[in-house]
Amino acid sequence: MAANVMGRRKRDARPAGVPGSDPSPAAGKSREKAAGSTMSSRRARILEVATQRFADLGFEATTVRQIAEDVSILSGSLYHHFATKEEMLHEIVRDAVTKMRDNTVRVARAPLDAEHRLVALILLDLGEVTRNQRVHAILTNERRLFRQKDEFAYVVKAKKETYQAWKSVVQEGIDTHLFRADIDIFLAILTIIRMLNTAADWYRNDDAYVSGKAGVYTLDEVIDFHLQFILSAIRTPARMAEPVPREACQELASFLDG
Amino acid sequence: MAANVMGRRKRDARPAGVPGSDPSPAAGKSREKAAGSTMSSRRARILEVATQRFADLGFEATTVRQIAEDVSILSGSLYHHFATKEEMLHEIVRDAVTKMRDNTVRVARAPLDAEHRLVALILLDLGEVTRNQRVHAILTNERRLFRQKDEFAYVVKAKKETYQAWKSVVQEGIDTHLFRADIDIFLAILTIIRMLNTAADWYRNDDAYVSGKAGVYTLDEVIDFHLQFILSAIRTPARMAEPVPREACQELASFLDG
DNA sequence: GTCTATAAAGAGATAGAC
DNA sequence: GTCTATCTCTTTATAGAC
Repeated sequence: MAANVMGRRKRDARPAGVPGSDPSPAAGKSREKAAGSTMSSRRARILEVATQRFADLGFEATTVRQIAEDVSILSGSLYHHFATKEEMLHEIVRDAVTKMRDNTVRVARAPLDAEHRLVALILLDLGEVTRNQRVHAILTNERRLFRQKDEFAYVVKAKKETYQAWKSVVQEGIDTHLFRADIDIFLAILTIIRMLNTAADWYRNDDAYVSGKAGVYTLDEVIDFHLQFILSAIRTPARMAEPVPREACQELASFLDG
Repeated sequence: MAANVMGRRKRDARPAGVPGSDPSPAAGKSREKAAGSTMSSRRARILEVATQRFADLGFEATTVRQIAEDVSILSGSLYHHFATKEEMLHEIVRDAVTKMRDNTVRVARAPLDAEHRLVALILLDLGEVTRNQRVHAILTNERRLFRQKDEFAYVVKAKKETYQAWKSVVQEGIDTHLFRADIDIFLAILTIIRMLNTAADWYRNDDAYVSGKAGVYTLDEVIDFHLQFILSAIRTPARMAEPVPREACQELASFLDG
C-alpha cells in the first residue's frame, strides 16, 4: 500500500548525494555493514533489522514503523538515527557494492591467466553474496529503484564497473584461446553475473518450488557447482577435461573485507 | 513476428499490445488475452498500461492514479472495471503462469529423449518470456508478494509444477546417460530456470551496465546462446561435440497459445 | 462509464517534553 | 535517545451525480 511513499516533503529530505558521512549520533566511529561492530550499536541494530525487512518485503513495502517495532522503539525515534528511510538503504548497500567493485577490479587485474582470474572472481562473488546474502538480495531486487533515483547513481556506477572488470577477464580468455571464441561475450557476461548475483537469494527462497527438501548447501558445494557449470559452458572444447583450478585461486579471492 | 528483439522496446508509442492476434475490433467483442474472452477493450487497455507500470516500477510503487492517467481517466473510474489494484495483478499474471505450466508439462511428457525435450523446454520458455516480456518480469520481480499473499498461492503452485516438469526431464537425462551424473540436479534446475526466466528482463534493463551498445538481439541469437550454454554444462563429456538438436524440437515447443 | 468529491487509512517525517 | 503527539501528504477505495 505504501507506494510512492518517498518524496513527501522534498523540502529537507537530505538529497544525500553520496552520503558518506555519519550524521546523527555521537559518531562512535566509522560505519560498517549491517552487522557492524564499531557503529553505535543502536544504529547497527536498526540497520540489521532494516536489512532483513528490505530483503524480505522489499524497500517500498517496508514501513518505518515495522523497523521501529523490530527494535522496540517508536517510529519517530528512528529519525534520531537516520534522516530518512532512504538513508538507511544507502547505509545498507553503499559499502557492499563498492567493496565488491574494488575486490572485483583487483582480482581482474591479478597477474594470472584469464581462467584463473575468472575462477577467482566466481569464488569472490559467491563468497560475498553468500556471506552478505540479504544485502545482495536487496541490491538485486531493488535494482529498478537504484536505476531510477539519482541519489543511488553510485550503485549503478559501481555495478557497471564490476561488470566491466568481469568482461575484461572473459574477453582476455577468449583472446588467449582459453575460452571459446564462438560465444557471445555480452550474453555470456550478463548470464554469468546474473547467475551468481541472484544465487543466494533464489536458493534461499525458492527451494520449496523444486523439492520438499530444504535446500541446504555448503558454500563449497555451491561454488563447485557454479565453477563447473560456467567453465563447461565457456571453455574451448579442447580444454574441457582439464581440472578446475580452484585451490590456486582461493587465496586470490580471499583478501576481501578490505 | 517472432524472431525479434529482446532489447530496446523502450517506450513504445504504441501499447506494444499483446502478441499474436491483430484484433479486428468488431464492435463490442473480445480481444487480447487474459480473463476468459469477452473483455471490453477498455479493460484490456487498462491491463496493458498496468502491466507496463508494474513491470517498470513494481507493483507496490505503482499507484492507481498513474494507471488511470495513462488511460486518461480518473482513478476513481478504474474501480468500475476492477475491484482492487490487486485484481489487476491477478488478471495480468494468471493466464501467463498457468499457460506456461500447461505447455511445460505437455512438452516434458512428449515421447522424445530427454535432451530433445530439454531443448524444447528452453525454446518454449525463451519464446514465452520474450513474447510476454513484461508479464514475466512481473512474475519474477514480485515473487515475494506472490509467496506472501495467499490469494496468489496459485502462482506459486503453478511455478512449482513447472519446475517439477523441468526436473523430471533433467532427471531422466541423467538416468539415460545423456546428461552428466555428477551435477547436482537441484542446483542445476534452479540455475537453468532462473537463467531463462530472468533473461528477458535483465537483457532489457541491464545492457547499459556492460556496454554502451544497445543490447539488441534476435530471439534466435538468444536461443542459440542459451542452448549452447546449458547443454555444454550438463551434457556428458562424450556427447559434448554433438550438434544441438534445435530444429527437431522447434515444432514441439511451438504449439503454444493453447 | 466517467466525473466530482471525499472518506479512511496509512505513509514518512517533525517538534518538543522528558 | 526515546516518547508523545501530530502534521502533511498520498494512498486505495467509495458514493452518488450526470
